[in-house]
Amino acid sequence: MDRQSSAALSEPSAASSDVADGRLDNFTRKLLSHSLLSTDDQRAILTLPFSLRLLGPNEYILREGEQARVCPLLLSGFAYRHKLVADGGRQIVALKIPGDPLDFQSLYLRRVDHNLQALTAVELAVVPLAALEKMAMERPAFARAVITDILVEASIGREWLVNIGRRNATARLAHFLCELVYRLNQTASPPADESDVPLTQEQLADLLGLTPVHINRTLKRLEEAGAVRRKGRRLKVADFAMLCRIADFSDLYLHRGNVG
Amino acid sequence: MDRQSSAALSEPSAASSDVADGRLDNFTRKLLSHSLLSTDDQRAILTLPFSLRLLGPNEYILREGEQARVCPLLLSGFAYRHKLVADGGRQIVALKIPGDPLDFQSLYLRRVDHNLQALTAVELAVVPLAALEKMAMERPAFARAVITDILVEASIGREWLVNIGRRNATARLAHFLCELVYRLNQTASPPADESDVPLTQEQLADLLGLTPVHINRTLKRLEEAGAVRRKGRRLKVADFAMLCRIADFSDLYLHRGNVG
DNA sequence: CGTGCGGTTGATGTAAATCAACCCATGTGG
DNA sequence: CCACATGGGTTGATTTACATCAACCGCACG
Repeated sequence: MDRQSSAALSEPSAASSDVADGRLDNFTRKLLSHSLLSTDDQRAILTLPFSLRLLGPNEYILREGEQARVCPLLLSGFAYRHKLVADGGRQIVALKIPGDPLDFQSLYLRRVDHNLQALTAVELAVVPLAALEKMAMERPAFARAVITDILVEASIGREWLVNIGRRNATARLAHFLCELVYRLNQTASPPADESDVPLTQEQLADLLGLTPVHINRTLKRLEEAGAVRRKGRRLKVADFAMLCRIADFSDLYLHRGNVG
Repeated sequence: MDRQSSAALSEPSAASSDVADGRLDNFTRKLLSHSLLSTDDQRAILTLPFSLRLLGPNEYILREGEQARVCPLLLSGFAYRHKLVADGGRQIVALKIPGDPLDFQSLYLRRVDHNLQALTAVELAVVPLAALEKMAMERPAFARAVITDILVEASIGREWLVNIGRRNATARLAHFLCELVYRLNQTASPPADESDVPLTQEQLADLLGLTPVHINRTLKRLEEAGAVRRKGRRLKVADFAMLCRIADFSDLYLHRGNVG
């Protein structure tokens, strides 16, 4: 229930180019996880103009109904999209991790159809839409990468539908954790154990269509099975392979190495 | 449980141009529902080369894991995307209506991440990817429309997540019916009553994350309330306004008149 | 004219929600 | 430095929405 006050994003005051210091590495790597970019293209991306924004946990980045005129990239921290429903419930419909672009959509749609909120403290690179449009115009591979990124997010959304619609609480939670570990390890290789999960139990509930209480009990059972570990409020993935088995996880939908 | 045999789509044998007879009107109108296209662009779209395919109910159009080399457009009939889960359950993740493009995704992603199946008998216009790519290259407004279409489908997917994750059976069913009525009436005006719903109760169940039995009982209650009408196996929307109220429906996510 | 799919209905089971305490770590102000 | 407030988290008792199981029905169609 802690919907915090907003810090609406405006056009970057003076297009301060923190360009040179490689803050966009993250973003480039994300695009490379599913798209092919020449080293020239990659260098060009690193020169995109942006202004840096720091937001605290729970601050809003976009609100439903707004018209966005900039595109934030998530340099560090986590964020999520969510929608509210009449009776006060909310559903998280996407989780964004460091390197993810947060709003390519506003290049094409006038109105934002969901809320975008910081999960942890975040650093954003706020890029003017015009700069992105220009780069997409001049560099077809970049344009392709943008669309591919949109499509991969849509694919993840479809898998979430399956997850919420058809899997029980245990498999559902396990599946989400598998996806998170995969995504946090941008490399194509099966990822290491001990990934940290930065969500509270309430947030997990809002993401998985369950209640916090039930998340708690389900986590407990996963811990007893040895699949996760918890110390205090910190949640870690302990046995990735076991989680994959519980969730019947397949990573096809993430479209890793789409380019071969 | 009636997963029927496939009629996998291949490259159109001889690019038979049924061009002139306006079969792509549907498709153009769909794009116009969210995008701006000059009359010149519209004319050009109507000249896209395609070959006509007729499929019966339940025939597969695409299968998970395949590599598609053509893009089918749905001229008439209904189709749906779905994914299967380990225990035999399935989740429908998108419903496609006449005029909808069925696989822009394969322009950018190598592997199909879901199954695409005919719901009713369908007519498909199968367009070679190369022709679409060429047109997107030459006509930026068309390229924009393609991406916008992708984004609107993704937006609908997010709303489905909210629907399945957070609404009870009654509101969930009502919400889906509202969406269907809206989409079937491509005009921006609030649509008329008495729309026909072409899904069986089992399909509704697979789409809404419920069981057929529960769909049956929920439909019964909606009928008693006067929101829908049923004669035999035919289901109709009787009171659209009431359904909207039950579902707390807002059409923002459909991005109608995005250009208006 | 039978056969089967889709629909309908009732009885029963159960996963998850709800309600309600209480706990603990952390942070904050007196 | 303690008093207290606060936001997670944990746990048990109870309720409930939906699933499951099992018949049976009736139209459509081959």
